[in-house]
Amino acid sequence: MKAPASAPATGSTAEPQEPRWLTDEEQRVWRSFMEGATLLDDHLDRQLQRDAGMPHVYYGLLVKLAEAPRRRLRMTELAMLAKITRSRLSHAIARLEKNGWVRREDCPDDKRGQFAVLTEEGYEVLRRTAPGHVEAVRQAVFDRLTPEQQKSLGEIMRIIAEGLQPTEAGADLPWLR
Amino acid sequence: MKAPASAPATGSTAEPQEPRWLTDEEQRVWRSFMEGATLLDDHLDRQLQRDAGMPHVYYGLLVKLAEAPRRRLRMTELAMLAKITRSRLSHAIARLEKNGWVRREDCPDDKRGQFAVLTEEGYEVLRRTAPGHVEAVRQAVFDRLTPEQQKSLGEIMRIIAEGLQPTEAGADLPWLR
DNA sequence: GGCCCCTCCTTGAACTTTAAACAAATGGCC
DNA sequence: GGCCATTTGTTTAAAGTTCAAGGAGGGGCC
Repeated sequence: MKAPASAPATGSTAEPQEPRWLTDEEQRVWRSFMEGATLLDDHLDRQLQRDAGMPHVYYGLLVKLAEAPRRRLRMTELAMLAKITRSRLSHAIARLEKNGWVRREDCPDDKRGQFAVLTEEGYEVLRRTAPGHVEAVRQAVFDRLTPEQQKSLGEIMRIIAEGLQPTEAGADLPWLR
Repeated sequence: MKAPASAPATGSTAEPQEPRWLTDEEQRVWRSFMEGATLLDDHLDRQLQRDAGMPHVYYGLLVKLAEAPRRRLRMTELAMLAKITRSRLSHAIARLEKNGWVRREDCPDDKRGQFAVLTEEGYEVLRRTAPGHVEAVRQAVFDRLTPEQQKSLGEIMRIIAEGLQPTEAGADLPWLR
């Protein structure tokens, strides 16, 4: 599978455009990204599974709840904050509920609605495991980057994130699937 | 869950160190990273599931095989390149084999060993779907970043990736689990 | 050879995620 | 009110991943 750096000129007929292949340098960037992201995900999943008994995504859900007013959020709202599908969230909350870390509550305003509420034990787990997790993130990311790189990383990833959640109607956003 | 920007001084006794919480700015960087990575992963998984009938990771495996001499790699070698566990790879190759895109071959030198070999149909799938995938990556990432940002992203993610695969013996690397 | 430890890879069960289908409630519109 | 499209959240089954265990071969050492 070669990725030619320069594309041969194509005619202006109905033939398909020559794909805009990645240059060698772009390839290197892309691979570094995928490798870093894969390893980081694996690393943090492992750290949290070991120390908190849940995967990284679930931990992130508890954090969002802890930050929310009255430690509760509507399901769709939580899915949106976590950038996941409602289905995935339903399963996750069911599991966290079984652990006693979250409980569901009906929404008074909208009988379809459900709140996910962080329980006291859930908060306790977070308090107990947050220091270790922050430390893991520091060691893997922040301690290795200069302040300029940290800033740059933030800008870059924010651009990518925004690009993937267009405001237009009909956009394929996970929490609306 | 608050993350104090400045930590109160702690005594030099046996009490646990005050965690090195993330500053507000670090928090923003970290969240942008997680959100961008999550959305990107979801986006590419979806694109490839739709157009190539397999998840992003599986697609990556085919690419690695296509680039390898004689389009084949030892299982552990492939796991290392893809930064995943051998178990995960075993399952993945089993699935790709069922699709006829990969076949296994015994290693003559080492009777424990297996080669994963890209079949002609596998190569064909790749040839057919690569343009669409490259385009998706461009749209989501490269088209949105300046050359400087691209360079920066490459450096940053390479640092993170390297940091997570230390050369020391006993390191917890996915492909050695 | 025989022993032991390590490497290579697979397996099955438990867990997580995705995809598709669904019920119930809402809200706009007539 | 009655209708209908949309929103909200869940459920089921299939697909993918992790975890723990294990079979089989390699390779050093006696």
